[in-house]
Amino acid sequence: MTAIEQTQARPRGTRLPRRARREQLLGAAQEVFVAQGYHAAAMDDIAERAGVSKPVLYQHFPGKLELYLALLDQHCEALLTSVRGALASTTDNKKRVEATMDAYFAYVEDEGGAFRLVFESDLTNEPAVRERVDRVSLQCAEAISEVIAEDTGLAREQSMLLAVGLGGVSQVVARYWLASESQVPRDTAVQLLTSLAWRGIAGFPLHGSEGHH
Amino acid sequence: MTAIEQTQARPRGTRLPRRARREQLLGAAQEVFVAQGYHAAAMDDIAERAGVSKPVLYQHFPGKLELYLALLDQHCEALLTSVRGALASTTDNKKRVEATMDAYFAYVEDEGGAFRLVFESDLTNEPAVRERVDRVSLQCAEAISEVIAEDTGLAREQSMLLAVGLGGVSQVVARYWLASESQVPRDTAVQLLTSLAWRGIAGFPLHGSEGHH
DNA sequence: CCAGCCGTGGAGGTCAAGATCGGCGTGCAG
DNA sequence: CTGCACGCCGATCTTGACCTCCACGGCTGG
Repeated sequence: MTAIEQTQARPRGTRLPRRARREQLLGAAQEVFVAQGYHAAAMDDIAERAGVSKPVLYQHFPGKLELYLALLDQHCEALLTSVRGALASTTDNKKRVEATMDAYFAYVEDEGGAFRLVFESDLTNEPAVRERVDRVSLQCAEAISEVIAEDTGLAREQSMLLAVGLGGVSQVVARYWLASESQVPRDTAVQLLTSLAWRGIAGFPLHGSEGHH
Repeated sequence: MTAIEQTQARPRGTRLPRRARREQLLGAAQEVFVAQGYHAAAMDDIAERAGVSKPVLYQHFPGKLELYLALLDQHCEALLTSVRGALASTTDNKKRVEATMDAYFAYVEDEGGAFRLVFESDLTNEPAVRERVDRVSLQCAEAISEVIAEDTGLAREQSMLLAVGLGGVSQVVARYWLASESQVPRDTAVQLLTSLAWRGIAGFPLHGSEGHH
């Protein structure tokens, strides 16, 4: 027996309770999916990363897609609760904007870069994935939209457009900020965007529904 | 559903000049890539869509990736020139915002839904694709950023953050607007977003640190 | 009119990756 | 001690998609 397998991440041969094994597999799958994307990620890679062989993977998940969907659901849920929590954290609308922006930044900065599964998935052709990604975007936008509609009195469709815009700003800029390894600290970036968004959104209520001009 | 195809009606066996054949192949490939995504699209599908057989496809393009990259380059270029054109179309900064927003909406509404190749690619793991998508986003943001920096006197990093945000809003909302089959007409949506963005961005010059020459 | 040539077409090779079957070792009850 | 149960591993199968090889048919020159 030569020492070919000295770089193995986890020792092979440890027996784990099923629940713990499942969690470990989810963790390994997340690392591989985040690093490689869905298509480039091989089940062999995930199994190797977890320190088990492929059959055990298939004993815990029916297939690659279900494994991916489990992770996707988990992180969609996380984003949604985070955004809803930010909106519910105060009644001051400016603080709400700030808290929501910060929620996106925190989400993007979170452990393992799991946001890539939601925002940069390469499986959007799969209807199940598309449905989940669209749904979480819509639910976030609806949560924001409710506050906007309440505050500005705009019609539902128009407040949804603005809400989608605010969510889009947060998501896109947070990803850019993370990717650019910017020297701008997170708080500063959030403050800057909050200024932008709040000035933009606060102009609406006083002008009423005639913002058409 | 047979009203869409312009290229399939061509009977098999017609001989075309090389340049024309290449254009036709690009058109067929775009339709298939847009409809199915990169991975789900098969070279057989593209060849069949064009009414030729696979070898001719490979006589015009070395492989699937190069075919995709040719389309991607084409539409990245289109977006960039469109955005630059919008920014150069006037010196009134509010009109610039409006024109840029409208450029994104027009791009998204454009023939064949080619924007999906740029904004919803499922091949972002491929470095060549990633590089192109990132580059066009950065170049658009830089173009916008220059105007912002000139107008507000903000530092480069901060104006880039705002520029990325404005580009992000345009892109995300335009896609949402298209997908939602909204009853809101395009002009109205553009006007609404322009109000939002312009109020937001116009607040900066008077507010920022003005010791900046 | 006819012979050659070149581009087209269908059938096939290769390979990667998802999904699965016969051994093995460990721990426990009796 | 011994037989059993169970979870794990090495090796394998199959599918599907990218990418080329043998026949056919229309154009050119004598």
